[in-house]
Amino acid sequence: MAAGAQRRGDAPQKELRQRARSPSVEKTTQTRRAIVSAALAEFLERGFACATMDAVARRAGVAKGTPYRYFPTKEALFEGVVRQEIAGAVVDVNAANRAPGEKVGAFLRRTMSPAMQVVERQGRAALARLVLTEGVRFPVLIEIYRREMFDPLLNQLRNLVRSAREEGELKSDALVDNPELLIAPIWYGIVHNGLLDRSQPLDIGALFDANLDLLFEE
Amino acid sequence: MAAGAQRRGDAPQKELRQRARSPSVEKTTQTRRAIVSAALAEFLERGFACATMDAVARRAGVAKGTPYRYFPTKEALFEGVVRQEIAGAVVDVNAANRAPGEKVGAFLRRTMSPAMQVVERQGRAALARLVLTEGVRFPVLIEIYRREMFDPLLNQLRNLVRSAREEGELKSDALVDNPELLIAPIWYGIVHNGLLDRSQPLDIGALFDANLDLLFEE
Amino acid sequence: MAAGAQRRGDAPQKELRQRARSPSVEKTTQTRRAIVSAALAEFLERGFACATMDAVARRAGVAKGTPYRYFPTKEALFEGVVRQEIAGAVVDVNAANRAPGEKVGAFLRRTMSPAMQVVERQGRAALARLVLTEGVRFPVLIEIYRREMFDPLLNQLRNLVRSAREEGELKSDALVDNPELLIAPIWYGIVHNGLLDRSQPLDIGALFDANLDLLFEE
Amino acid sequence: MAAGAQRRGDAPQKELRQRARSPSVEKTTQTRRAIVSAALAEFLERGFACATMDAVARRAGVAKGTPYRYFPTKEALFEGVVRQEIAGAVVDVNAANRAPGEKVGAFLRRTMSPAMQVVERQGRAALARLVLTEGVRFPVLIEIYRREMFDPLLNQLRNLVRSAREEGELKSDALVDNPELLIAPIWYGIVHNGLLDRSQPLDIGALFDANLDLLFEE
DNA sequence: TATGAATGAGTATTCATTCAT
DNA sequence: GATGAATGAATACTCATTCAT
Repeated sequence: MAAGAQRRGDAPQKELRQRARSPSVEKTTQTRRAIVSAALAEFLERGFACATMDAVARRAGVAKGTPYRYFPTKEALFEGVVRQEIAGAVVDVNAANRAPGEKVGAFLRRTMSPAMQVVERQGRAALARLVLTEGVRFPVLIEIYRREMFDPLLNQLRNLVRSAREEGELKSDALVDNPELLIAPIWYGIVHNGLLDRSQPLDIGALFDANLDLLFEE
Repeated sequence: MAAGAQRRGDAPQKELRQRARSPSVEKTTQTRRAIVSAALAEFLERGFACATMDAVARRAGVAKGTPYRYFPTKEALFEGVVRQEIAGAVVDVNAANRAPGEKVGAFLRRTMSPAMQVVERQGRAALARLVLTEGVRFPVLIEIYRREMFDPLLNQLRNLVRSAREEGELKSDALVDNPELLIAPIWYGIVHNGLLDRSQPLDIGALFDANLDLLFEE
Repeated sequence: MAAGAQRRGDAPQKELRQRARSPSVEKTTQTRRAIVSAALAEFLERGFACATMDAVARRAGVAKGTPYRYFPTKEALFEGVVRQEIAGAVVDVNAANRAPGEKVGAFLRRTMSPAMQVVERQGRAALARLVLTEGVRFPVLIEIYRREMFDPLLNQLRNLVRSAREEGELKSDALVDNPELLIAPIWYGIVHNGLLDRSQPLDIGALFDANLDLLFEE
Repeated sequence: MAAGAQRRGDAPQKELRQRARSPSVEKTTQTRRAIVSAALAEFLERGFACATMDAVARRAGVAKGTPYRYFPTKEALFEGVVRQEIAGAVVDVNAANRAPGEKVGAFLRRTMSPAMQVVERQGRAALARLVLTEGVRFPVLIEIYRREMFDPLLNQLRNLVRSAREEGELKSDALVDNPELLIAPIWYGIVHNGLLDRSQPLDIGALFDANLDLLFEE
């Protein structure tokens, strides 16, 4: 009873979820965050193979063994980190959000263009490059990336393109048959910026818009 | 053509020099070829970091130390191999080859489309993916790739697009300002086929053609 | 008997001392028991080197740090556990217990054989194997084992054998000179059952009896 | 032809078996021997778990990686070493070697006693202790030990004991039913010498003989 | 007293590279 | 030139132990 009273007085919310006497929960969360963030940075800078657990730990400001408390292996750490990043980077252009009477081209310009303009700044492009760079050795990443990000987006675009064709916005079936042409410039930009020419990055948003202009006639 | 002449000029000289010293120049050349070819395969299959010199040697049918007689380090081997492959994979759409009166769209369909249709079969796509995958860790590869392949092609396309615009084949300046839109689908195809969906490869040639149709109106 | 009296004397004192400070002496004793028992099980299953403190704690249902409140190091835990087990596994064939006129062979059959028949079931054989397996690395165990168990028993047997020889029960001095021959079958059984053939365990009691029959003629 | 002549002049026997130009075969054999011998010593001194590959290499006078050229893992090294030792330590008391008219007891005294007298000196006892100590964690060792050494010997003894009983050398069936009683003193000696009392080793040969005297009456 | 997050020394293993033959 | 045995730096991972709560 005394213990119960104590608990109630101390920190009711936390105590209900967590075991009593457990060392600080916040610290744990902080540590985890530090590790994940350090790991992402290392993986982005050096790639999976060249990133060392030692460097991750050092960068996170923890001891060599600490990351292993959160992820059993280097691969698990990699997968965990990427999985988490992917989950937080989904792009949504659901047709349901189209305003009444809004043309598909206009809708894409309103919803997708802004997202593409910040894709590099938000680290999404870097994430895509990581998946792209390590995907051959880690098919799981591809799987997750496709399931969470890529396939949903492409399907939404496919539907939008079909509507556009039906509504007379498109002159031919080319885009209906190859909806990938809508996102090809984005991938080109991602590849260009991270690999082909890091010194003169392309504005992916602008490239996407220019492509829109060409595909969706006025 | 210039390159071809140079090559033809070089080889005989070397053979004359070598023959004097040893009777096995051909064997040496063969060994080198075997090593380079084995190395390329290993790098493509496993990536630079995971490919082992041991495996390269075994695949080439030579001893562990032999590759070191041709390339001083693993990095040098990698660079040498990729450099050589890139050199042999140049795409040429020189405007000078345009037939009199031939439209730019038609010219591209005649010259570039066929090359794109076999880009996957000839290993060029795989090569591009390798450069793309290892480029961050090996900026030299990027340099070579750009100098030998990428920049020349993009410049040729830039010129062609400008001509097309001048000749009234294009309605806007969008493509003149963003000639990358012409090759974006190719890169998308390369990425798609090797990474996003290996089970359902895209026909890069068809994708390129569809894009041409959309950009160059009839 | 002396030992028993001592034990009875010790416990109450401690309890009186502890009760004054904290209300949970029993809980503490329980915890200690759980740890010791879990540790013994782990050490028996995996050996000292492969047993982990983590597994001991988990098996005992306590936190990772708790065993350290009772034993300062893993070695101390090991030693403590084995010491305690050995103390509780003493075999007694004191010559003073011989019935008047009882032959030595008959006395051993009456007192020692029953103990040998359950040596495997009671975990004594397993304990002996543990001492045997870890003894090289932990000479202390050997020391304790010899002092508490082995030397006393062998001395008692030595005396009994001498009496038997004097009383005409033995035809030669062979057993007087090598009293170890009496216990050799027991050790063989212990080794056989735990190591050489775990699937077909020998009945150590029967083996001991058969040996008795051969050494003590009727 | 020149090469062939050279070979014939150099070391014909070896060259026939080995590939030309291969680095010294003798050195390889030497290295292997050094590693195996160092490994055996380390395993005997510290046990499998506490022996480090580093120490093995250092003791063998080779680099850390060299043992791995001969044994892929520490376990394989251990198994290989023990396997080899076991193979070279077989005891043979084949009944076929009995002289005509020779009694079983005499035969065993003639053939087995001498072997038992040197069992400690030749390292066989140490080997048995190693198998015994690590057998629980490495059942393969037990398997090999039984197949190569133990079972054959016990079977030969079983047959001899049966003959002895038939030929009137034994008064009861006790030994026929428990042939293990013949080797129990040996195992006791092995355990005693290596574990219970390293300072006062027993003469295993003498112990075996004394036991023989008691079991095989004159 | 008990907890369990954090620590970091210690170890097996890999593999690019060297060099005697 | 070619060989392949040997090298040793580098690295993922384990686990006894500590200590703030």
